[in-house]
Amino acid sequence: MKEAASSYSAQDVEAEVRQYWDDEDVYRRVKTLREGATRFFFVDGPPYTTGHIHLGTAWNKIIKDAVLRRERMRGFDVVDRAGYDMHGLPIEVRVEHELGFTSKKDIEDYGIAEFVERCKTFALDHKDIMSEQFRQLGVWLDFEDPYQTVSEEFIESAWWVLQRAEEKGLLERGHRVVNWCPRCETAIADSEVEYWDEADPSIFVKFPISGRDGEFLVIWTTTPWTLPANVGVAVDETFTYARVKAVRDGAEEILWIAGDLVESVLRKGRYQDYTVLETHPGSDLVGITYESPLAAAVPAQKEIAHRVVAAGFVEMENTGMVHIAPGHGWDDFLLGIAEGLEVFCPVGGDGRFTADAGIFEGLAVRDANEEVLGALDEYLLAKETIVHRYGHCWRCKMPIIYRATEQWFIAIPAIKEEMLGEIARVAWYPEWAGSARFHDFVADARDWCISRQRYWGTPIPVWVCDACDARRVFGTIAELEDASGAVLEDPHRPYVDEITVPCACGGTMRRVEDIFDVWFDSANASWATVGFPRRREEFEALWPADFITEGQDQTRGWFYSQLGASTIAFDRAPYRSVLMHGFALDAEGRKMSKSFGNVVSPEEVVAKFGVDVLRLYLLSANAPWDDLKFNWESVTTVNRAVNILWNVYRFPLPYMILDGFAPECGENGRWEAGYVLANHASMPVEDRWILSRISSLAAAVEKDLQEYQLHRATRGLITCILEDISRWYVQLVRPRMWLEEDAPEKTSAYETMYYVMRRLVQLLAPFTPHITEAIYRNLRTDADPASVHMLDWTAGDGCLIDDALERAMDTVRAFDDAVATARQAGRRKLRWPVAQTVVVTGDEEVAGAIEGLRALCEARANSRRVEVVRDRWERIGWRAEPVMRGIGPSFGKEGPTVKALIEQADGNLLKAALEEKGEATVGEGDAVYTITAAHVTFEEQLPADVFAAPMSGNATVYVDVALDDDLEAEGYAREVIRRLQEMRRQLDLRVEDFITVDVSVDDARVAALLAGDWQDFIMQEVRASSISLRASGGAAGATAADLRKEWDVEGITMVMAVSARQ
RNA sequence: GGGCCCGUAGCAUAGCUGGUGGUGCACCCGGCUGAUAACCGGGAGGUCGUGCGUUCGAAUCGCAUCGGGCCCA
Repeated sequence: MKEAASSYSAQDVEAEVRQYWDDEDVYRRVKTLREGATRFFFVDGPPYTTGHIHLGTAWNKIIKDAVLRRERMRGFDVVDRAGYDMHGLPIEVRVEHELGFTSKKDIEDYGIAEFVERCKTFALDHKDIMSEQFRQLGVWLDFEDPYQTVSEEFIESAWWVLQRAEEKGLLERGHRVVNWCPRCETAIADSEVEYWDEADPSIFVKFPISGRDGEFLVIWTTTPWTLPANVGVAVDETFTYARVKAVRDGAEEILWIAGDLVESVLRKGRYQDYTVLETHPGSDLVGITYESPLAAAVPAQKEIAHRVVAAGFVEMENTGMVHIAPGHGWDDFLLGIAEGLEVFCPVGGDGRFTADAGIFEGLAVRDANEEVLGALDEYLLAKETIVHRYGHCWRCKMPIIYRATEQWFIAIPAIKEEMLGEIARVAWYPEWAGSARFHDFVADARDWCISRQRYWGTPIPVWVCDACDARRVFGTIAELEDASGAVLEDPHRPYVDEITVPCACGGTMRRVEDIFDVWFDSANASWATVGFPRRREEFEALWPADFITEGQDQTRGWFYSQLGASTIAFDRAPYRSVLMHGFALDAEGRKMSKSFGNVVSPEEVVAKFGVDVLRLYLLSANAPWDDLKFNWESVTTVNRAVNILWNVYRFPLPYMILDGFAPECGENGRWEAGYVLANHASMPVEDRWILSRISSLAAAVEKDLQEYQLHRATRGLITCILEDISRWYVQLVRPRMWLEEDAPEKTSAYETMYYVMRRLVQLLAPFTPHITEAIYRNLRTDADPASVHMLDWTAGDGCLIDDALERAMDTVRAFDDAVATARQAGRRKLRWPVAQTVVVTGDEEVAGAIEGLRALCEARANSRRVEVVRDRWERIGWRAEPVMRGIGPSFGKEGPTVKALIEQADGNLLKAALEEKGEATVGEGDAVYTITAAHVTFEEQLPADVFAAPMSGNATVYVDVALDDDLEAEGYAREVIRRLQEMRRQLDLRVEDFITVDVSVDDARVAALLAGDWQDFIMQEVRASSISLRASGGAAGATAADLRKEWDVEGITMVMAVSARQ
C-alpha cells in the first residue's frame, strides 16, 4: 500500500490506469480469464462511420460498457465485438463534397471504382478515429477486430438473407412510389426523410368537367408541379358536395366544392356572390370525367381519361376534393392501382420533367411550380402561400419528391404477425418500449423498399436474364462464382457488376444495378458478428443475442431492421432482451445541434472532470430510458462525490501504512473478507453497522441492475459513499485510527475500512473503471487478481446484514441531528462538552436504539451522559399562562391583577394544586385569588440552560448546556487542541511526528483550569513531547518556535508556539 | 394528423399499487475540522405544466389541453 495523492486528479489517475491497461494488456487478460465459461452474447449496434462521436454516442457505449463489465465480473465469457456501419449515402455525399461533385453523372465520369475506393478509405479512417474515441471513454469492446458492414463476410450475410426472402416469396420487384432525392438520384427510405418547415404555394384549381361548359371540380394542392401528372380526383362518398353558381366580376361559373367548405373557398377566390344550386353525396360524383387544365401545355394529358373516384383518405379540408397523381404520391398510387387509373410519371431520376411533360420538359420540378401556375391561367382559382412540414433528404437536405419507380421490396406485411409475436417474446427494458412503442410501429409497417440507385453499398445479389427475364438470387459469393465461372475479387460495385451468369434459356443474366438500403446491412449484425453464414458453430451455440441496447430512435431503425431480417431468415427475433435508452438533450431539453450552438462534446466533459465522472454522471443522472438533459451543475455534483470517494479511500492509508497493516488473507494469499466474516459478531458496533450497510447496498445494486435500473444502482452507491461512509462511518471510526497501541479496535477499524473499500470498488468497477482500478491496485494483496475487473461480482455478504442495527443507527443519526439543532439553539458549540442529554420518547424502538448505542450517542453528542426518559422528564417544568376569556368574567376589573399573578406564579406548584384539589390560590395577604382550570393553561418550561429539538420518530432531545469548571476546562482544552492541530497542519507535519508546545493564556482563571489533567490530555491529543502552559504576563515564552500564532479563543487571547521535536 | 415517453422549488431529481410533497446543488445563518479548495446543522424557497372529472381525499387514477423529446404520416 502506498499513500494516495492528497487530492484526486482524474487526469493523473486515469492516465496511469490506462497506461497500466495498455502495458499489461489487461482487457485481453480479463477476457482470457472468462474463457470457457458460459457465453454472454452481446451485439453492438454499429455507429455510422462519419464525423466524431457526440454525447449520445458516448452515453450509448458507456451503458454497454457498464453492463458488459458487470457480466464479465459475473463470470460470463462475453461476446463484445464492436461494429461499424460503413456503407451508404452519407459517406457518398461527403466524398462527393470533397470532389466537388453535384450529380451522379459526375461520379460516373470520375469512375465508379475510384469513387467507391474513396468511400471505403473514408469509412475505414473514420472507423479508426471513432474506435480511439470510444477507447478514451474506457469502453472495453473488441475494437481490434470489429465487424464491418463493408467486409466480404458481412456482405455475404446480407446476400444470404435476401436469398431466404426470395425462397419465401417475400422479395418483390415492383413499380412503386418512393421517396426520391432528386440530387442523389435515388430512392430513400422513409426513415431517411427529415421533415422541417418549407414555404410552398397553396393553390385552388378548377378542373373542367367534360361536356359541361363552365362547370368545374375544385381541387387544392401544395405541389403545382404534380398537376401535369394528374389523372383523377378523389372524393369521400359520404361527404356532401355542393354545386354552386359563383359570381366574380360579373362572370358566372358552376363550381363543385364540399358543402361545408364553399364559403371559405369562394372567399379565397374573391367571388362576390354565390348560390348553392344543389347538393349531392360524394357517391353521386364518382365517375364524372373531366379534362386537364394543362391539356394544352402537356399533350400527353389529352390521352388520359380523368375521372372522379372514391377514397377513404379524403378529409373535409380545403375543397374536400383531392387531386390524384399516382406517379407522385403513395396514397395516390395505391388508389390508382385499385381504381385502374394510369400511373403517369413525367419526371426523371434527376427531378426534371421528361418529354412527356410537354412544355415543362427539362425543368426541375420545384422550379416548375411558377411555370405551371402560369400555364393554369384562368383555371387557377386562388393562390396563397403555406408553411408546412416537408420532407428532405437526410444527407443532402434537398426537398424530396415522390416518384413512381421500379424498386425491390421485402413484403413485411406478410410476416407482420410473426414479427409481432416475436416482439412479445423479447424482454424489453422498459416494458413499454416493446409492448407499446415498437409493437405499434411494426403493426403499421409497410413493404420495406430495400433498393437504392447508388454506388457505395452492399450490392443487391439479384441477376436477371436479359433474354427471358428470369432472375436468380445468390446467397453466397461461392455460389455466384460457381454459376458464373468467374472470381469475385471485391463484392462491391463496380466489380460485382461485371459478373454475368449464363441463363438456362441461353441468355445472359446481369446484376440489377441497385445496392441495398444501409439498414439492410446492419440488420444482419447478430449473425454476421459471429461469422454466419460462413461459420456456423458460433452461431448455433450463441444466437440469438442475449442483450442489445440502443437509443429510442432505433425503434424504427436497428430494432426493426434486425427483427425483419431475422424473421425472414430464422423465424424468430435476433435478441432476447433489449434496453432502449433515451436521447441526450441540452439543459433546456432541446436537441443538441450545431446550429443552436448547444452541443456539449464528451471530450469537453472529460477534459474538465475525467472519464469516470462523465460515466457516473451519464449513468446516474436519470433512468436510461428517459431523455438525458445535460446539466453541468449535476456533473459537478458527481465530481464532488468521486472526490469524496477518493478522500475516503486515502483517509486510513497513512495509519495503515504506519502500522504495517495487511488484511487477513486466506491460505492462497488472497483477501477473502476472512477477518470480518469470522469476527463481525465481536466487532465494534459502528463496524458491524457499516459492514451491514455495504452488504445491503450490494444486494440493492444487484436488484437494480437486474432491471437495468442503472441510475438507481449508481445513485445508491453515491449515496452510500456520501452519507454512510464519509459523513458517518469515517467520523465515528476516526479516533480509533490514531490509537497508539496495537489495539483490537484499531485492527477492527482497519479490517472494516479495508472491507468497505474493497467491496465498494468491486461494485463501482463497471461504472467508474479507472478510479476503482487505481484504488484496487493499491489495496490488493500480491496474490489477488491483478485488476479490479478480474474480480467476481458480489451481491453482498448476506450474513453481515443486520437490519435491526441499521434501523437503530438511523435513530442515532436522527439523534445526532437533533443534538446539533438543540446545541445551536443553546449556542453551545459541539466542541464544548455538556453534562447531560435526554431523549424523551414513548417509542420503544427509539428508546432501545439510544440505550443500546449509548456510548456512541455520548460520543456524538459530546455529552457526559445520555439518558432516555419514557414519559416525562422531571426537569421540564410548567409555565402558567393566564386565560383571559375565563379570568375576565370571574374577576372583573381585578382581571389584570390576576393575570399578572398567574404569570408570576410557580407553574409547577399551581399545576400540582389544580390537579390535586381542582383549585389553587395566587397572591398574598389581602389580595389572594382562587383560580380554577378555567383561568389558566400550562406550557412546558425548560430550565434556563436546557434546549430542545424534535427528533424524527416521536422523540424530543433535550441538551443541558450549563457549564461547570470541569466542562469548561475540557471545552477550553479542546479549543486549544484544535488550534494546535491547525498549526501542525500548517507546519505540514506527518501524523507520527512529535512536537513541543508553548501556550500562554491571557486569563489566569482559564490557565488554571487547563493545568494538570487537561494539560496532559492536550499533550496526548496533539502528540506533544512537552508542553508549557501558563497565564501570560509571567516569563516570556520560548523565543524560538517553528510557528507562533496569536489566537482569540472565546474572547481570550492565547499565544501558541509549536516546534517539531528534533 | 397518429404512436410512445417526459413536464414536481432557481437547476437536477424521488415519490406515481391515491391519504397532509422528499433529496441533492445553488442561496442565507451557524457549527465542525489529525479526509480540509472536504464535512455537519438550521433556514428560506413548491399553483406537483394547465383545466375538468372520479373520490371523503389526487403529484399519484381518467379525460382534455399546453410545452419538450423520439418515431411515424
